[in-house]
Amino acid sequence: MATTMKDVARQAGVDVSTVSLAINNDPRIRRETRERILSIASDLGYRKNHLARGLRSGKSFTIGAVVGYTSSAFWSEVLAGAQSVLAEHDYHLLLDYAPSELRQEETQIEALKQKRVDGFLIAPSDDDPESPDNKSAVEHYRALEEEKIPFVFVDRFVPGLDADYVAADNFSAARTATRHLLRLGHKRVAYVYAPHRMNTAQRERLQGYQSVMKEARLEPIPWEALRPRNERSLEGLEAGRELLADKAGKGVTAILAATDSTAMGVLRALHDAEKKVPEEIALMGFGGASTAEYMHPPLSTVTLPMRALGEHAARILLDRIEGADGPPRHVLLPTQLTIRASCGAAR
Amino acid sequence: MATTMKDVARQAGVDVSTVSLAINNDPRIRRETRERILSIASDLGYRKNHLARGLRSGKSFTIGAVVGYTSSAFWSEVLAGAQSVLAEHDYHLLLDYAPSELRQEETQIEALKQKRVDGFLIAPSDDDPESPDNKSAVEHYRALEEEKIPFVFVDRFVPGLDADYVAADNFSAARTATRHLLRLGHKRVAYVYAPHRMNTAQRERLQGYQSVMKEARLEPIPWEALRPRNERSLEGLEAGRELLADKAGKGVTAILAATDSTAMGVLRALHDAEKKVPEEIALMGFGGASTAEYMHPPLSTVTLPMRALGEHAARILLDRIEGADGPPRHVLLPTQLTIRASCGAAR
DNA sequence: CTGTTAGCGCATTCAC
DNA sequence: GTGAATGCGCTAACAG
Repeated sequence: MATTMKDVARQAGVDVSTVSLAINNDPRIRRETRERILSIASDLGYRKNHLARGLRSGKSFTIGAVVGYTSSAFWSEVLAGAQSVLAEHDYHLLLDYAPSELRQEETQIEALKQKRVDGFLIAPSDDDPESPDNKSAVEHYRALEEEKIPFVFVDRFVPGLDADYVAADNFSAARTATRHLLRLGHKRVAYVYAPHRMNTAQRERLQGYQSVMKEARLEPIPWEALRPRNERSLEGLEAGRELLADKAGKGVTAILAATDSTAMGVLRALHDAEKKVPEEIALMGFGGASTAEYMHPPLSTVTLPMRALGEHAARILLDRIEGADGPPRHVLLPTQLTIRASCGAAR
Repeated sequence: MATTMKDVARQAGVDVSTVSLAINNDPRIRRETRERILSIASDLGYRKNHLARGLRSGKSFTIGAVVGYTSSAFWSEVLAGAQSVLAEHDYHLLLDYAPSELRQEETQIEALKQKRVDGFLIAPSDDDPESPDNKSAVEHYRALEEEKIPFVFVDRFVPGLDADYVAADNFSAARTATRHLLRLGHKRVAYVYAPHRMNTAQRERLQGYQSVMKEARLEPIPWEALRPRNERSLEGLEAGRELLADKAGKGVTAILAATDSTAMGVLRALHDAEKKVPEEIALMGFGGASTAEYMHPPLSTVTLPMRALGEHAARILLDRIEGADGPPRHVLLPTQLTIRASCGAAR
């Protein structure tokens, strides 16, 4: 059996409770006593048992992370950010990649509740307009509130639910990106996005784009990238092809894409159509994928603060767990325009 | 307070122990009794407490995942694979992105031990030849063996330590890729890799390449991609440039890269040098990055079975936790050649 | 400052 | 088949 506080206590000639206090740095314990106990503990190879501590104190020092794993590089970064601040406080992430069906997400959250996580970091499922369970989603999260389990949304949130969230400022980002293209002299700027993958983040990008176009009295050219027929086909590629073939694509000299992978697909469509990028058509992505730089030409993009997203979310969560009350916090993190060759000009 | 077995027991007019047996599907409990208890439990919103169960049974139903987060998309997939099989057995992953210094990895493993994880899924740190702590690494993992905490290496392993591991068959994969290039008629085939990021996986790729070249009585042209001077520079890009400028690059008609991102960098170097791919130089990556397909031309690559890696590792771990003894298992998973335009020909 | 006393929720002996 | 008793390792009152 592993050595316990009891062993340490016996060896040190003190009570277990004293050992407990010593190990938890309680100020009531004298320095020298603590040091003696700690040294004995270390000699004996004592290791605290978080399960016992958790049972007793009602805290597990774990956070359930319920996120999608599509666009997995993105989530890796977010989780790495969260993990790094949590680790400083002895917390860990209990991972739970959730497929985008709400039903699944629910049972997985239940499983994590059984593990007694102290809080949740959640990227709510995309709200597919074809089956809008949004109402049930709201109820679902409200249950968490009633059970007083803190949670914070990351990257996107659930409209109609006033909860903590941390997201990139997608609206401003889209505005900045669009304005950048307009400043370069473009008039017909299209926006390619996937309507079947809508969530609050995506919605705000679209709105940001539209708002700038309208303010400039230009016609917005939103272009829907449909679900590709065969599983592993390239969404952006098909969308780009169709846009170029359609009359809406006539005269378009710049394209902003809702995600980097969409942009990469569009880029291939442009290559295939022998359109020069950026000379004939300027292109810009959204996300900050590391591979964007490797494109030909290197892809300009809106870089999302992925690590910071996770870090902030973790901090809010820790606060809430410590009992911080107060109104929901809505943190919007700034993004950065990463200008490379594909959009045609330095900032 | 949350409802406990005690509450359920009182409500059902039975003892807690009966409830416990019922919930754990013990055959001693009669069907109807169990069903009655279960229904009451569900009515009362009973939720089992894994901390208590863990304290009692000595199992936490969690697995520590200690992996790097560079090449994060790769690890996302691996972890998603592991998670999916673990979830079926009520296990979860406790995440721990470890930077590649061994020292760090050690303290993080210690923290996870305190959380009483039932096993570890580990991607051992790269063995930087400049500071070969390999000996201490071995000891470090042996400690786990002595403590009888099961662990399995994923993707790479520690030479000199005969432990369970699951990896892609990098040696064969590199051989297949190299042979593919030779079959296309190439004689001077270079291999670009990063010596400062060596690990067993990388080493086997290099050896696979070399073995085929030697068998074909061709001169291997290994080319080292050095650590780029500025942090965020492109390793493969610089390496590609240097290779083209060097006399070793003379007459090279095909390049195999050790990773996809290296290949992407090389691709840019080729573009910059106005070399046509694949007409003048054929190119092939390694990894199966999702964005490889978006390259121009689409990048041929060796696709690694990322999800399967995680799935197998999880299964082995579960077996070991269940007490499976027996010699270390070394699982080598097959890879797939994904032929696209950059290498010049369909298979 | 340190020891005493009591559980946290559950699983596992044993009886019956 | 089911109930009673016991303790996993730890923390938190409350004494002293």
